[in-house]
Order: sequence, then C-alpha cells, then structure tokens
Amino acid sequence: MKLTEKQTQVLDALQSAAAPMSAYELLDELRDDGFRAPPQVYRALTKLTETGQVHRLESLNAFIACGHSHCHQQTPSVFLICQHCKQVDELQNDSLRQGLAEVTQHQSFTLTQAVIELTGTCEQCEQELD
Amino acid sequence: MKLTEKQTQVLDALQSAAAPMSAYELLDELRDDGFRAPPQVYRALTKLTETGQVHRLESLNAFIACGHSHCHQQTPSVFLICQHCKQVDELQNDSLRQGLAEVTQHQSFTLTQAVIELTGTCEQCEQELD
DNA sequence: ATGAAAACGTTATGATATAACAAATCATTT
DNA sequence: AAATGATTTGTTATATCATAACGTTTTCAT
Repeated sequence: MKLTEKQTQVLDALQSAAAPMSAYELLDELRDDGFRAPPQVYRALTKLTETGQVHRLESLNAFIACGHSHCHQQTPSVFLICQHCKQVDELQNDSLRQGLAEVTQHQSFTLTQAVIELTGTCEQCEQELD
Repeated sequence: MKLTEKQTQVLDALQSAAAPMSAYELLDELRDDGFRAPPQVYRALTKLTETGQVHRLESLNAFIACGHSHCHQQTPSVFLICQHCKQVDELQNDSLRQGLAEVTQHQSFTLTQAVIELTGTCEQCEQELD
C-alpha cells in the first residue's frame, strides 16, 4: 500500500524516534516540513495505524512505529513499556495469545482489538538502579 | 479504608452505572450533589483507583467500579469491552496471567502495571446481530 | 488544644482529539 | 486533453480529557 507524503513523513519520524511520540510532539517536529495543524498529524496516524505500520499506546496517548516491518498479522502485540528509559519493546508471545484465546472463547466474545500494555522497568534500567 | 463523602459519591455513581463513565459524565451527574469542577472528580477517582475500587479503562478514557468487591489482589484484570452494548466484563484468567509471567520473566521485566483491554462484541450482542 | 496531613473549592490552563468545509490533487474514463 | 469522482490537504474552530496552583477547611492523632 502506497503512502502519501505526509504519511511517509510521520512514519519516518516515528521510526527515527527513540521513544513513543505524542501527536503534538510529531506536529512540533514536522513543522518545518509543512505540518501546520493537528488534523494533518492525526489523519496520517489514522491511516498508519489502520495498516498496522504504527501502533497507538493507549496508556501513554502516544505512537510508535511497528517493530515488525509491517505488522498486519492477526496476533496482537504485547508492549513492554519502561518507565525509566521510555523504551518500548513490542513482541508476540504464544502463551499469552493462548490465554487470550481461552478468555474470549470462554466468554464467547468476538475480538476486534486487543490492548496489552505492560508498564514497568526494563532489565537494563533495573540494573542501573543499584 | 474509609472513604470521604466525595469519594463515596463517585463510587456509588460508578456502581450504579450501566457502562463506564468519563470523568466529565461523572461531574455532570454529580452536580446536584455539590460537585463543581473537574479536580473534585479526578481527586476522588485517583484515590479510588489507587485502592483498586475503581478501574480506569485506557482505551475508553473512562472508569468503572471494580467487579470484585474490592480488587486489591495482585493479579491483573482483563476487561472485555463490548462495542455495542458498552458493557464491560472484568475477569481474571490463569492462563493469561501465566502468559504475562512468561513474557516478563523472559525479558527480565519488572512489572508495575498491566493494561489488558479486549474490545469486540459480547455474546448477547453477537446473537442480536442476526 | 494544637499541629500536621489530608481533603476541598476554585480558577485557570494544559494536553489530546475531532468536526466541518473549502481547496487542491490524483486516477480514471471519456 | 477534458470531465468526473474520490482522496488528500489546509485551516479554523471547538470538543474532550486532565492537572497545576493556591488558599481554605476538615480530620485526626498526639
């Protein structure tokens, strides 16, 4: 799927970012590239999240580029969010996916979207806390 | 732990609610009871979420009363959020908890807070879609 | 009683997100 | 190339969610 210029700019910004960015941080960063108002950013983000190239982190109101090149696979990602260094690790885990399936099947729940966000301290930051 | 009057009013409102409520919906509903401004609601919500009597749903920016009388147990809850009837089912699942443990252990991640919110269609609404 | 901590009332403002509509661009058909 | 319709864009305004700050009042253990 081909991206428009604005969408490409937003995706590039997120891919270069060391941490999740809010829509307004993106807007600030992209002002010199012609972004003027929030809808321009939000429109690009909407497209990019629809295609799975960007993920929204609900517990941060922020966005990251997908860690899996393109992530239109069905298995929901788990996000490990370090409170200290702000790094986010996106991964997929079979046992967790299994647990999800068990829950939804048991409740006969038709899943549309799964949000799994784990906040805490990453290994490196834990060590540096000595 | 003893609640103040304002905290009790907010908790009661959430317990009587058929669906999650936003802070501003709570404010509107509690105006006649002396609530005047957002901080009054947010302060009560902060206390109630700290004690586990209320949960915040990150994907809705809304709040619900805990479904487990008081929920200060450590096992993170899973929320099943029906897009149609807005009902939220709070539950705890061993297999899912197990999956979480596996993920965090494997990444040596120290967990502080887990957000697990599943959005979709509940059984009843699925049937009524015929 | 009194002093510290918690809760409260209030105003103002910050942060996040979308509605609405006109103008520009692009793809496709004629 | 011109006409058409769909998508994208620019822009303004506004809706929605959340907290800072500060002075006052209440609570409650000593």
